[in-house]
Amino acid sequence: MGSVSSSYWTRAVLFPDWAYKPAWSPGSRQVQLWHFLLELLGRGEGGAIGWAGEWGEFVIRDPERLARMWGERKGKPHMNYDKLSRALRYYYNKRILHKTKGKRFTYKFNFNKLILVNYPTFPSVHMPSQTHALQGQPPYLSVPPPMGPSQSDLSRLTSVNATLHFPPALSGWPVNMGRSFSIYHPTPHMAAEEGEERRGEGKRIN
DNA sequence: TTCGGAATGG
DNA sequence: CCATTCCGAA
Repeated sequence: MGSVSSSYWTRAVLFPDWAYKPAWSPGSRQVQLWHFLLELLGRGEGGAIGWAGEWGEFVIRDPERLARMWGERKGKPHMNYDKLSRALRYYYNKRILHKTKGKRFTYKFNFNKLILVNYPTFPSVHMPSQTHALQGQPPYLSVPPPMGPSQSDLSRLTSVNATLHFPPALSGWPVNMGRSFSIYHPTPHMAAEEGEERRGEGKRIN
């Protein structure tokens, strides 16, 4: 895993390996639902799902179609919105998502908790082109610049990441490359939302 | 429609 | 852990 050094410099510099759970490599972990949603949203898929009003808000325009797409990805032919939405609801506790009440099929990502870092920066190519800047400009956080000389303190890194930094214009989302974007989600207990401070646990059955 | 418990599986 | 499946309740 320490083979490529010059590529993915941001990654190499700022984060330790463990922070990059291979999201969906062939033999690795499966795609998570929110990966999938972000993927569709990112490429402005438009039909089944799209960004809504607020930052991180999205609306599912065609629930059953979205469910079919999701089912196809996961090899679950009997997927439907009822089940998909249950998975979405589990995200409430994990604080990845919450519901925008009053608006049908509308949810909102908690980007406080969900921090996306790094997409494949190619060593050879110099930023192909900034062809299209999508409106509804989304949720990508780029990796901040500064790297102290001596740092093995990971918790510090986390807070550095938490500093939002909006990339001027990124060419797009890492979706086309498939298998190589990374997603990192720490669990800091900073930035309490209004009206909700729930620990991820609190329930343990068995 | 939306919510969340419960059982189950990979 | 992360859904999937099923389902009763609000």
